[in-house]
Amino acid sequence: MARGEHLGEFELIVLAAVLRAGSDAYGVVIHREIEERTRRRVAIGSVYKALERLRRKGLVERRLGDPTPVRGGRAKQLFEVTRAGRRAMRRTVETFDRMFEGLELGLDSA
Amino acid sequence: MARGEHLGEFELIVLAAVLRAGSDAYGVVIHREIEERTRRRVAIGSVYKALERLRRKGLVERRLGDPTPVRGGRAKQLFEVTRAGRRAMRRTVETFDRMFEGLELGLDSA
DNA sequence: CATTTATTCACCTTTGCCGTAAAAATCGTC
DNA sequence: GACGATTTTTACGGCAAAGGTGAATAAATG
Repeated sequence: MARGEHLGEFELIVLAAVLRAGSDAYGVVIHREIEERTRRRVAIGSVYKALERLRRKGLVERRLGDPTPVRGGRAKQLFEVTRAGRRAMRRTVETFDRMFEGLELGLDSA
Repeated sequence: MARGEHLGEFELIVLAAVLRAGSDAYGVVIHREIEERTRRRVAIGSVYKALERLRRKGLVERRLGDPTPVRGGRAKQLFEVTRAGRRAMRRTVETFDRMFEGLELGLDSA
């Protein structure tokens, strides 16, 4: 989270992607989820780095999966959003909500 | 915006605060708006730096106000969100919306 | 051992943040 | 009616963390 307590934009996105990916949340899937939903290109290295930051802060947990029986199917690191992670997400979203409360962003121009 | 096109968390907050402050959007008011809405303590220097970044990117515009007839009432820099700024805000919000679409965060019970 | 899938590394730029200095205005007092 | 004290507003310098990329490395299987 930015400085003390707050999630950066990308961290929030990564957390959401982990939730979306559910029981299959490992680097490659998380990365794909982000690229599809945000419609922007993201280096996979950035994803791993954010995950590592989030892990150190206790917002995600990591466990090792088993290798899968396909060529190159090496063992995965599966991620899960912790309770603290959900709380941080909620707080961040609520902050945005308060900032945007009653604001009209446009709807007008494009 | 982070790297190419995207607003960071704080930049988005600052832009929203500028909109909220309307015709009285200068450093001190913007800062107060942010502290009240986000409920966190923010250094005013951070606000000015973010405004300067946003200005260089063409997301806010600055014009000089007149001095006000109060002690220490020096001339203000008034800020306004540009069309490009609104677009950037909208894009960022839409990205969040897509990421969070259908996700249950545990509902807004703080 | 070549290939494929997954993760890590080295390095860089930009954000975010703080504390404090500087600037620009008015006020009090003489 | 000027001068310094005071107040409001803005600018500066520096630092740690976040965000980003491209390429290297690791661990599986065919």
